[in-house]
Amino acid sequence: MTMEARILARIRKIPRGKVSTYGAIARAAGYPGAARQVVRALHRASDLPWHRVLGAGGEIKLRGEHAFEQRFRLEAEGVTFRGRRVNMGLYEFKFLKRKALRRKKKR
DNA sequence: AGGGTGACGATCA
DNA sequence: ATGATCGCCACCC
Repeated sequence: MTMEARILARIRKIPRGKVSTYGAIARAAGYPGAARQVVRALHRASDLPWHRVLGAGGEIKLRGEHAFEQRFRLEAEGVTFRGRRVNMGLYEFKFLKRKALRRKKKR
C-alpha cells in the first residue's frame, strides 16, 4: 500500500461532525512529520471529506473563498468555531495511533 | 545533484 | 495575535 493510500484511508475515517489535522492524519497513517504529504493527497484525490481537515489548533489553512467554503461546510455539520478556529476539544476525531512505518532507506 | 514547492508545525520576537 | 524562521517530507523539474 502506498503512503498516499494510507493517508487517504485515514481521511475517509473522519466522521461527519468531526475534524482532524494534517499532522494528526500523517501520524495516524504511520508517517509522523509528513503533514505536507497529507496536503498532497488531498490535492490529488477527490470525493473526500476534505473540509474536515484543519491545521494544528483547529485553524483553517485555506485562503479566500475556499476558506469560507470549508467553514460553511463544517458549520453545516454542526462544528462550531471559537474565533478563527474550531473547538478541537469537542470536535477532534481521535485516531488510534499507529507505529511509524519504516521509510525507504537512502542511498 | 541542486533548487523549488506546498491547504504543515513548533518556536520565538 | 502576527509574522519570521527553521525543520520537515515527497515530488518535480
